[in-house]
Amino acid sequence: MTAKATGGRVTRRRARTRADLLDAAFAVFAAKGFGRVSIEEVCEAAGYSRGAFYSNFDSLDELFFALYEQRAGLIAEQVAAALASDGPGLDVPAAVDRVTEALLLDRDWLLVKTDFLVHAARDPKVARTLLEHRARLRRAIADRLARARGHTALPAVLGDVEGAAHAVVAAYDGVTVQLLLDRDVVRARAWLGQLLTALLTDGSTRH
Amino acid sequence: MTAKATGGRVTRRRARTRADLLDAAFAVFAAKGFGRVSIEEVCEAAGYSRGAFYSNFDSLDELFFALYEQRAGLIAEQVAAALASDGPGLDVPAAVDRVTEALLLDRDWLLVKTDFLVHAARDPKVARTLLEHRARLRRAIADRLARARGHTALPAVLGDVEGAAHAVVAAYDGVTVQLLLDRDVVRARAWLGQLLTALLTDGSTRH
DNA sequence: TGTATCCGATACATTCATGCATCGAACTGA
DNA sequence: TCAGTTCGATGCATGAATGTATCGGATACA
Repeated sequence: MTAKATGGRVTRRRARTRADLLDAAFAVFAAKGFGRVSIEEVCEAAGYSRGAFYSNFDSLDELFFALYEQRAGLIAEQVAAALASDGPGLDVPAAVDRVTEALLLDRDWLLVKTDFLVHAARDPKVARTLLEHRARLRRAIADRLARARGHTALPAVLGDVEGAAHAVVAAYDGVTVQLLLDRDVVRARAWLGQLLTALLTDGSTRH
Repeated sequence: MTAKATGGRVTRRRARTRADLLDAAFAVFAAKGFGRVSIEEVCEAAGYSRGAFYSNFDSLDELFFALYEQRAGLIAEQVAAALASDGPGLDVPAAVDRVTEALLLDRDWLLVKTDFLVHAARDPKVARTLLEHRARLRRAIADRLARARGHTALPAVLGDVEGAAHAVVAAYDGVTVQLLLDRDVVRARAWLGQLLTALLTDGSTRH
């Protein structure tokens, strides 16, 4: 805020510097974790000096916040695209595959996102932002499920469509944790698929 | 290791100091996050000087590791107790309630545990420890489910009993994330209950 | 009680990160 | 091309955290 508020103007050069810093920060945060990264490390990775940093951000926290919003926006778009792609009839396996692909693609993003979660868990103001993102994601899923209603049955235990969307997000988070630990993306995708299928489809076949 | 290896001996005083440091660290880590805590802060909270710290640990990382193992052990015992308490017939709602109580009781623990996850995600050696703990938890759940087989049906989509246990842990992780953000323990418990029920029971009622 | 050992407090040197204030260079628009 | 402005580099002062070496008191044991 402080630095950016020199005027309404945003120079080309400035925008580039800011983007470079954000990209570098993403890489460094992913590699070492937010808590172990200094401002200087980010600058070095980006190829700038600390002067550039302080000209664009007030603190590492502020940069982290901006970084999260940027990347989360990108992911949200991808998920929305994956959800919107086919007709009213919901082909659960296919949709699950596409969404899964978008959500579990990049380990680095999961790392940074989890760092951000830890951060948000201790700062209600930050938490609100993260909660809003999650709510938006849930809404997108819920809308998709609602569109498919009548074509596919949902388990009653979850309540309405909102409940089901909630469950999808929870499953995603759960699988994320496992993936962060065992680094097995293939397994994670397959497993998330199973989980979502179990949650969203009629599980009449039992044993 | 280094400090502790003065001999085989462990003085009463020493044990007390170590325990105090661990307790203080738990509180401080929960409040500020591992990444934002200095050795001195832990010592101050515990009422010791840094000399005491370096006499008992080599680094904050080592202390963190010891802290995690200590607390995780406690939780594991509680869960095991909650699972073992009733007969062969599995009363899903009741069992879920008890386990839920044990797992989602302490927000501070969830905070520290998540910090540890972030830590483990970047260090395979640490990750192995965490994976083993999770495996142990899954095994306990799987055993319980196996004991109940024939009394209660499981959805086929999850595969065998192991798969179901895996799903339970994922649901737990997913709900944990939500709880960390909205701080609503009551909701989280109810929600985890719903999720587990949806995963473990016959969901023949649909809409 | 005496003694040897252990433990934790204190002081110090050192390194590291931060934030600022200043300066030169690049870019802007006329 | 030129003056004005913006951006980022550099140097410096400061504060904080670390690790170690040493010292005095506590503890265990005979």
